[in-house]
Amino acid sequence: MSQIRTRFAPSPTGYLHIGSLRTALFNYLWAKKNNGQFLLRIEDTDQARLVEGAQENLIKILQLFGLNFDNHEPMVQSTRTKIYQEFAQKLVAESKAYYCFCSSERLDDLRKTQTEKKLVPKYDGHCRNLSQEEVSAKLQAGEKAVIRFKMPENQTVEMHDEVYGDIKVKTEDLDDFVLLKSDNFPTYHLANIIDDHEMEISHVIRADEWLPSLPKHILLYEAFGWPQPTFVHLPLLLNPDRSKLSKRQGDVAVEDFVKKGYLKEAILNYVALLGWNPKDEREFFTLEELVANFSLEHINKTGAIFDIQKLNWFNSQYIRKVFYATADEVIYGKKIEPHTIEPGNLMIKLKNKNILELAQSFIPNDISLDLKNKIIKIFSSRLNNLAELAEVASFVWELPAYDKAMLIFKKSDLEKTKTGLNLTLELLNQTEEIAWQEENLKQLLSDLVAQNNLTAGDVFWPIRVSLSGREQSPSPTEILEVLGKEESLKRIQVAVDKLK
RNA sequence: GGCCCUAUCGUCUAACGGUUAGGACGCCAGGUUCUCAUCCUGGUAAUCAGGGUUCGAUUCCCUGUAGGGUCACCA
Repeated sequence: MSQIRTRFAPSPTGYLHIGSLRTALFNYLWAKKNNGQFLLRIEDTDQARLVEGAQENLIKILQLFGLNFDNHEPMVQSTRTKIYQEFAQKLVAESKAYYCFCSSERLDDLRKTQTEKKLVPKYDGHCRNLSQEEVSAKLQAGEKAVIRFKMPENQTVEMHDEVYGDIKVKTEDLDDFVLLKSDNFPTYHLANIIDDHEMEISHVIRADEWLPSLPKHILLYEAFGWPQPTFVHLPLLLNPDRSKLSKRQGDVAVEDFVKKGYLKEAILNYVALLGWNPKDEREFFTLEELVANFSLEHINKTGAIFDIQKLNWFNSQYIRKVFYATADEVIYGKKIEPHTIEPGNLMIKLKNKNILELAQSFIPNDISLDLKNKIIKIFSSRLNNLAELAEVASFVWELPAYDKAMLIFKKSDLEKTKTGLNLTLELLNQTEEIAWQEENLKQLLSDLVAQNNLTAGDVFWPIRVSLSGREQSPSPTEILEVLGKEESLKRIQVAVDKLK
């Protein structure tokens, strides 16, 4: 059997769409699953829509996600215009295509009148039967021309797709589509077929939106006399209203998710499960595990809504399990084996440092690295994404104003609260810096509660509020450790003064 | 509008014609607890409709309905 070769063929529009990431992923998975090759091709044949730096950006992101392509340099279509021109002319020579001199104004008018008459907009074949002499004369005169495919008449195109099965379309429903534009650049259809053939692509894995142009591609393969690759069309990613996933209804650029602190492992994991399933109930996968488990048979036909809530859940799972262990390792030097995510018993081999650095970047710069790490640790079970750190942990570097009434726990009263806070202040004052650790502080305060006939709510609650200015936060003892002795005592003193 | 595709809880999905239609997210409730989150337990909720085929349809076929994609010298 010949080698499996897939390709990811984006057009460089400036950012990578989350749906494109999934397409790239599936191509990568199928290639790697079969010890084949995953190739990158840049489809930049639209001169009007060139975006500076888009190609570099694209490659950077693919590499970030570990979707490394096997060609040293991506194939770039704009460097191959000559080849496309020659192939287009070959089809003209064989009467399978023809020159068309219609102006875009004429074409626009045509479309307009057709639409008004409720007809299907379609090229009317105006230039289809021009004589050789007429064509040469116009060409000589320097008239602008495109090359159109000469659609065969009364034929049925039979196609096969790995996920959608057999599909038939009549050629009368198809148009004499353009192969070569008047700027001598190829259209998608032409370049795509030629490149896939020359790159020896075995499986064309692409989004569902291409299904309507599949018959054109089949016809082109037949016109050139080339063998067809296997086609695999992927169900679309959808907005919540079931339309094609678009910018208007939220983030779609992979960069945006990365910037917000969605871990690439979580993004990849979530996106892999959109339109594909492992057939069993596992849901945590590393890239390697996806490669091992991937299969075309388990690709669905139905579009899948991109559900940010589920992405949040995946991301928070990764953050919790990974960071808790990571922070422990970094702060306390604990030796931790490759981190295990419990649901699924998955071994996650993450570059801990990179993720830590990413998390640190969401905390103000003037905070020490050590403090940043401690903050990350205590908030790691409370985040949907790392960017939330900036807001949810802000009380650490800036105590918000709060009303003194908040200091009193709902089951407590003013007297008990005052007693609790004063005792706490006294106790903590006597506590050595060296004993200023969460476990120890917790023990000390618990003893204090027991010895003074108070409840936990009388003591722990007011400490929380005085330290954070909030009713919801990590446990008071965790905050104590994070803030350190000096700052903690200062804040508790403020609370005591408020209650006087 | 033409063509094409699709149809299981709100969402992602499982169920090679026979299951009390399973899991996950979300949501709700309870437990743990000084709060929130985590964690544990439980609950909620689905086969688009109508015809066939069959002893038996979520599953196969047809029709309808609904949704989507696509109809450029963009990809």
